[in-house]
Amino acid sequence: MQKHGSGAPAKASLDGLEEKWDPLWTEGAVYEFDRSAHRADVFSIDTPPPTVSGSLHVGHIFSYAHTDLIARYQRMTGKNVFYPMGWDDNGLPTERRVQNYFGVRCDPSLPYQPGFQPPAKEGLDVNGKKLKQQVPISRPNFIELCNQLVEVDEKAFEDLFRHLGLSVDWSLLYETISDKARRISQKAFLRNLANGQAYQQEAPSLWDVTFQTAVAQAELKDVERPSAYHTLRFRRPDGSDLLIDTTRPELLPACVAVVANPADDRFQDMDGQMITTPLGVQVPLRLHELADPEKGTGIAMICTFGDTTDVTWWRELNLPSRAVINRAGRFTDEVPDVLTGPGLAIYQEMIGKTVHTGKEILVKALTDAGGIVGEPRPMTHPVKFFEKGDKPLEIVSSRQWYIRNGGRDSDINAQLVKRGEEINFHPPYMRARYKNWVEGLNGDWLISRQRFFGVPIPLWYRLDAAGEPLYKDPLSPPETALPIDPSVDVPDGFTPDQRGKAGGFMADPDVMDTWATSSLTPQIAGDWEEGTSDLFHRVFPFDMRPQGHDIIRTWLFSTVVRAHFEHNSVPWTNAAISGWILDPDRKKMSKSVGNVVVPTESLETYGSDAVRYWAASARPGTDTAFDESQMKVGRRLAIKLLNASKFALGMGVDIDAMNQPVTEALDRALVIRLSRLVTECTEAFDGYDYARALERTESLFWAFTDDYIELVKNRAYGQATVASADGTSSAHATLAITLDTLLRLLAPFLPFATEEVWSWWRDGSIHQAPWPRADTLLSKAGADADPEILTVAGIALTELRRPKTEAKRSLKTRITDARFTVADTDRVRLDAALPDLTDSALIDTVDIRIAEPEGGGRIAVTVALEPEA
RNA sequence: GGGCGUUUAGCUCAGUUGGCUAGAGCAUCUCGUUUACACCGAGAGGGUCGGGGGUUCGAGUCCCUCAACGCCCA
Repeated sequence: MQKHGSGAPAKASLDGLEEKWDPLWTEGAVYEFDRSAHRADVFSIDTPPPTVSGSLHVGHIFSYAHTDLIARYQRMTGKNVFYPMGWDDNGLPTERRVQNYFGVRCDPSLPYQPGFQPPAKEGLDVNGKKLKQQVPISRPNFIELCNQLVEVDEKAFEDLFRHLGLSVDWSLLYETISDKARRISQKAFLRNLANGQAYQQEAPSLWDVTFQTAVAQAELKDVERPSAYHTLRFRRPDGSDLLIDTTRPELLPACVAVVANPADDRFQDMDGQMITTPLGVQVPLRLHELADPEKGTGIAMICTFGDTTDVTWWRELNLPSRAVINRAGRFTDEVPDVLTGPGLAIYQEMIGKTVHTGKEILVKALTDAGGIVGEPRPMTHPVKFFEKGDKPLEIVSSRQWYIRNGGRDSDINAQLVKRGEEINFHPPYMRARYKNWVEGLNGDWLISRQRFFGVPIPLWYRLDAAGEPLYKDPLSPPETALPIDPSVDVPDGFTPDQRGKAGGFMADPDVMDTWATSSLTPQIAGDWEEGTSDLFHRVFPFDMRPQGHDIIRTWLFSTVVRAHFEHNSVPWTNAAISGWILDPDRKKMSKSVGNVVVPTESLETYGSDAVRYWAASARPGTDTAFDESQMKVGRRLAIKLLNASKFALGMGVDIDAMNQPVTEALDRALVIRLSRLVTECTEAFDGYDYARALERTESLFWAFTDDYIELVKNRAYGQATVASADGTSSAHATLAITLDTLLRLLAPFLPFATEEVWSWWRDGSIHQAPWPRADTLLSKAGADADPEILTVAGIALTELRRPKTEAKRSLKTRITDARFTVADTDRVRLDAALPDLTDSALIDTVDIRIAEPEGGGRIAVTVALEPEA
């Protein structure tokens, strides 16, 4: 970086510093990662790639600022910081946004249309009217539009992050939909497949009828929903009633058994008896401990499939499948063959209807036929939803891909729990979230999604003579061919015209879950096995993964799973967990509630340093309210830093002054305080506690400006009552050392203001300057320096200001006589500060009495003020 | 129902292994144009540290218990 030393301006200002410094940092390659660095000298960060299709809000600023604080600290300690940025442009959020923005929807059966123009922009048609219908387009056209929109969104994010002063090396930028990301995620998947860590299975899985895709356990949420118990009249073999309560009577055609608890003496001797459903179907009564004797009538019907408990019963009791709900969430026309007579007639009414309508039809028919007893009894209960969905999930049987994650294998589970213990969580209690989640898993990770804009599963299947796919033995491409799109590319040994033909092949139609790609961010950012790059072994395992606590179960966990299988390692050694941003009323910010705060306004009003200050004041992991008053404080700190620096430098303080001896006791007290501060801040930062480092630094900074500078002014100007060249030189040395140290300590927090001041008197960038050393400062101060002198001087100064303020006089008022009362232990300290105190407080005569001051304070003073003019 | 976290001045929060006469900032009030700063400075008022019990010479800090709020998982 070029030389500066421009001197302080006449009027210091924060405005425009972002626009000034960001280009200079880029030009000077200040944050560039050195690709020849050895692993031991590297600090590598697995940056969360933001979902660019989502809206920008202060939450982004908050957590990304935290990461930057650590990155800047580590850089100053001499580490080569690997700090990439990535864009998560892959997956459902982008698809949804493209649909709304351009007025299209993807229909994979359509052919590609060159030069296609979307019917809308920003959700409005050519006439500026809100779009009513979405035009169906091909998958390649749809992906083109995704890429187009994503580019605009990514620019907005980059501008924001640069403005905020993130010390990212932008040359390391990656995208989760890029060729590299697709290649790496397909390669990792194929390795998982080869190693038996990935498998496919035809099985009941949770299905979102709106999005038309299967979803994973980690993406579920429970929603409290109104429902109602209906009492159905089943019949025992002897013809007597067996009443069963259910919230889903419409699934009665899918009933394959009824179940009671083995310990329930009302039913335990009925095991295996055949029961007749209200639709006239014979089903067995079975016993299973998951049946709750307290619930309803103590006996439940098992349907394929109403909920996950049904799936468990179905599997463990080895029951047949009579699925009635199709992927559209409607009743299938594949009628269960056990239905006959009136039961069949009722079901035929339900075919093609939604769950809701089907229920109405069945309840009415059964009520008329006496199959339902009494009225429905309303209640509410938790129902499983896809976290992004707004309809209850159905359970549909389908062929899906899974990656093992310990949900069905206790050995893997124990290994993954152990991996969690190898990671330092910050704050440490966040580890419990990881452990609880892993130990509570009850199935493997479902990674296939029936969507379009994602990384395709890189496989094909042979078709037999009848044109049926042979799933057992999929065709996979060589790793060198990746990335592939099996719907376009052709497997080795086949020709394109064999696609879909008997004896030919077909593509796996699915894409991978977005977490299946983002679980590989360390591999993607680190160029895992990419060409000739040797980057990976210089950065992996990473030092730090910053992220929110809401995605411990998804992103954090899935990244651990992938690294465990592929590298037999943790992906990183530290997980720094950020809290949420809450609105000023402490409600979680969410788009649907409409309380999202856009960050641009705050950045303009208060400046980037001030916004960073607000973020840095939040303890790691703590949920934090959006608070403009904290930004005001940050702005005040930054401005004060400019002005205090201007003062020190305006006095002739320069680099050379730092080498002069610090001789005065008050000066030595400040320097040893600095030494201790550096120790504290270093420890705090090493423990990822940036908030503590800031608080401590800030506290000494204000003591420096409010007390030390005021005390030392006369001496620094060479105007002390007992003036000496040594005294002035010591003051200059102390001002220079203090300014130098505080600038460095504040540089991670206030990168713009500190860089500005640095440029007034130093060369290069402060962000490449070394972190201050406590031992250097200690030797400068002398080991016997007494830090309490500064404290005592500060108390005395307050005591001398109070009578002036209370008398409503100016601080410039002379004190004709000051009588101190001080304990013996503090006597020497007061003496040491006395010359500066008398000059600063304008005292004529002084008297000191040795005694315990009354009122409990450390120093008491009575003064006589000069008469009013 | 299980796990985790939070509860300290009107507000937002610090208080590391028990030693504090419990702090900071904001807000409030009263002053002050002092050669860095009015995007400022000085000073003041304001708290039975959620409730109860215990350990200890000493508890905001440790233990037990209860309560409220929040998050995660059933």
